[in-house]
Amino acid sequence: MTKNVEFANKLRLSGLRPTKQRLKICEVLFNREKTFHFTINDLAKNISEKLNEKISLATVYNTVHAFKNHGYLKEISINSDKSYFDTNIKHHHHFFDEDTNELIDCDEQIIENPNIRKNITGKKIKSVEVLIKVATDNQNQK
Amino acid sequence: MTKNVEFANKLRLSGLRPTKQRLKICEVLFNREKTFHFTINDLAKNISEKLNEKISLATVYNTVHAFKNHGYLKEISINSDKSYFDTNIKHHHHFFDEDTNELIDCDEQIIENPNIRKNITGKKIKSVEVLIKVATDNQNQK
DNA sequence: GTGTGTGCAAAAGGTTTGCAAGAAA
DNA sequence: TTTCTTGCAAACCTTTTGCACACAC
Repeated sequence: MTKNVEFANKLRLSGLRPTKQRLKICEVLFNREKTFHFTINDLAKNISEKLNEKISLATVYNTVHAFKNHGYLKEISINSDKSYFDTNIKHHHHFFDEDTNELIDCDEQIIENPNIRKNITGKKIKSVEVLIKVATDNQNQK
Repeated sequence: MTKNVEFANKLRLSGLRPTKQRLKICEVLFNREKTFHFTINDLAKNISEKLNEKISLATVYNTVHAFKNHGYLKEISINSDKSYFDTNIKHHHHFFDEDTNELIDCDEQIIENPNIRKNITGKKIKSVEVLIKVATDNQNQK
């Protein structure tokens, strides 16, 4: 649990009070080797299963949005009824497996950044996202 | 209204009965020169304003999904609480203006297709979508 | 102590569903 | 006549909000 001190410091530096709930959410989100893709619901379930504790949904929403606004999480665009978040905040792209609804990170080594020949006048590019949807071959398209 | 015969035939060919409601929706969607980006709500409003008629929301949902499944519409991925649809079914990419929430089509002349160096084993690529978010420069990031 | 964060329940969207009545084949 | 479609209301799910209480500073 030495990690918790790091989390607490990081939160404090962003002006976020390191509350019990936020530290637990940090544990679940950032104490892993691999990137974690999740919906708020996934996360809430994960918390109650792994930590055997319940954090109010409203608090989970608050925290995730606070983390996103401070750059600790990225929100991902998929056709969907819900929002997906990503603990990988580096610039990267995604495969989305339509069979399993699984999201797979990949870097610019695998998917090159597209060339943009012209931008909208007076606007600045905030992000470039590439989403590649895949499925097994002999399956109907959605 | 000679267009309506065309619409009816097209629908029949897809196994969709050309009902009054579906033809009205065709009129609103496909009787325009420019691409139309919309949410279900936009569309319903558009119908009641332009045609001075009301089609049940459930029917609009049904129809839009039927049209999408038959390839007459594309669904677009934007971080959002609602689904966006596009009457442009050709392969193309998008700018999304965060200031105005406006979606702008652009073809591969402007945004090149990204190079994909490796695909997921055993899967086929169903679509490649590039979404570029822009905003005026001196504005806080979302 | 002051100000921020939490938790609950209620409300607010957007979307889907069940079912009876209506229209197309 | 049979099958598909419509429309309504209710149900559903995700997300947001208001407010009293609790906690971090």
